[in-house]
Amino acid sequence: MAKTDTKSETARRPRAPRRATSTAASRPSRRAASAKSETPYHHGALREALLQAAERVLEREGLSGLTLRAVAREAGVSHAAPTHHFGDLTGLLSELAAVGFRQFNAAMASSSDAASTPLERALARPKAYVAYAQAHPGMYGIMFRTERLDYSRPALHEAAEASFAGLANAIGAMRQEQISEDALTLNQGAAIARAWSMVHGFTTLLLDGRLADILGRLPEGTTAERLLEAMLTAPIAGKPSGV
Amino acid sequence: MAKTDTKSETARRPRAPRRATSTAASRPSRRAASAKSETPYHHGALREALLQAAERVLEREGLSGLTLRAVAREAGVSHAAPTHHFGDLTGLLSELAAVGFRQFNAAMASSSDAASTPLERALARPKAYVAYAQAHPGMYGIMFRTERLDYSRPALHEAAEASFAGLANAIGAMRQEQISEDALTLNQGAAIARAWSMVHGFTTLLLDGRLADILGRLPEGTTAERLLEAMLTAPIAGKPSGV
DNA sequence: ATCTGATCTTTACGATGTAAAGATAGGGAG
DNA sequence: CTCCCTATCTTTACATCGTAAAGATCAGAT
Repeated sequence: MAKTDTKSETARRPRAPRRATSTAASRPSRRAASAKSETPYHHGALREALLQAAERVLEREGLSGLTLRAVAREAGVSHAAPTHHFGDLTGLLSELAAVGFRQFNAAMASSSDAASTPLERALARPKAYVAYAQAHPGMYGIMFRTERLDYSRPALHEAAEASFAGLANAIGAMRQEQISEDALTLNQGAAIARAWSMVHGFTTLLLDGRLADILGRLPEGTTAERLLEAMLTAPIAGKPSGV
Repeated sequence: MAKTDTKSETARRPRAPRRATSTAASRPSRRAASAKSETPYHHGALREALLQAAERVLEREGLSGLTLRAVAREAGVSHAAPTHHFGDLTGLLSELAAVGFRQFNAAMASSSDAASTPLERALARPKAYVAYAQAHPGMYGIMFRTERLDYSRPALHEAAEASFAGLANAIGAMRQEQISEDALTLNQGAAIARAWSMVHGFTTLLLDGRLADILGRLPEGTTAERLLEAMLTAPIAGKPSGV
């Protein structure tokens, strides 16, 4: 009982109690404590709460449903509260993208743990890449498909930079070379660009449903992961290498 | 109350003389001038004009500036006129994307005309692909980066389908195989997915500025086209083929 | 010539991003 | 302890957007 959720954003003078600022519980347990102690004017950890709310809204309603006001509603605060913490919509999206990049980096880092053979090690990262995007399509869309990001924000810049560095290092390790910080040979750059383009392109095409055509014409039951594997390992029959 | 009256929206161009109705107060603010040659009530070819206006707005103001009302302004008609021809914003974007796909297909078809060697023929299409995207970044964004497209629209479906068929045929020709309409081997699918993913991924990363890092670290004056070439032809030093 | 349907305009409404001003604490300085 | 300052959050306001509905205008069929 105690139906608290008033979707109307006007005339919500009695505030909803929000005190669940622990770790990511992600469970919308709104308990109505009628006492005085709850519903503080100052949330205390609104910034974090807004980011978590944004992630929830994104996964539930998709990219087009991710608005400043929707996030504020989800967090139970006034529609202008996010502005104070993020400046504008670009700010919120950028910080959320940074969260996504950190999740993504963690997934990539722990992907090659269980790999034993060199082939497995080579395929672990691409698979983890696609798996993350499939598990969090909204986040991946924010990270890679939005022109409304501000890379001058330190959080986003650093997280994205770490992502790129991880990729470059993985390529370097596979080529048994040291990837320098400030200079690359054309072949090194080409190897990085090839790996990144291939996996990123595959992922975006897959998420956009553009590979459904191909997948549907492949032998019965061929999954996207299997296609990715074949794409990365299949013998090359064309004339120039790789094309 | 504060009734907002946005009069600045319309009346960019003097329209046909308005006949005074019996009910209205008939304020003589409209200039009743030469009534025949200038801007007839019925445009005549509004649909085409709107698509061209949309392309102009897109290239001038970017994807976020491409709104129904902006297109209507650009075409000099009322803000609700596009709705009649395209239904909604998704409809306009979809038809515009179809225009883009046709432009794109034409560019791809004429790309390999001047190619003599097999290597040139293999590189012509990817280069034309990237070149089109760089010349028309807004169009490319509409075609490949928008979730607001309606592929059930015949124009879009056909144009996009033709694009895919062209790619598949090019791959088949390079492999000296016949690409069937309804069935693909895993290797065939992998070859198509590899080529498409690589070029599409490269293009989106390039347009998003994500390759600027790599390009900046390459030998002085290395262009994106040169990197693409190297990516498609450079020897592969990694363990599994292609990774 | 009148009527009908297609084309375009007006008007209206809810939603959004954002700016600005007001309300409310929490935490020092005196 | 009291007072005030500042960050935090709410209210209010406004321009713009997509979209629906109704009115105005015109081209052609009957």
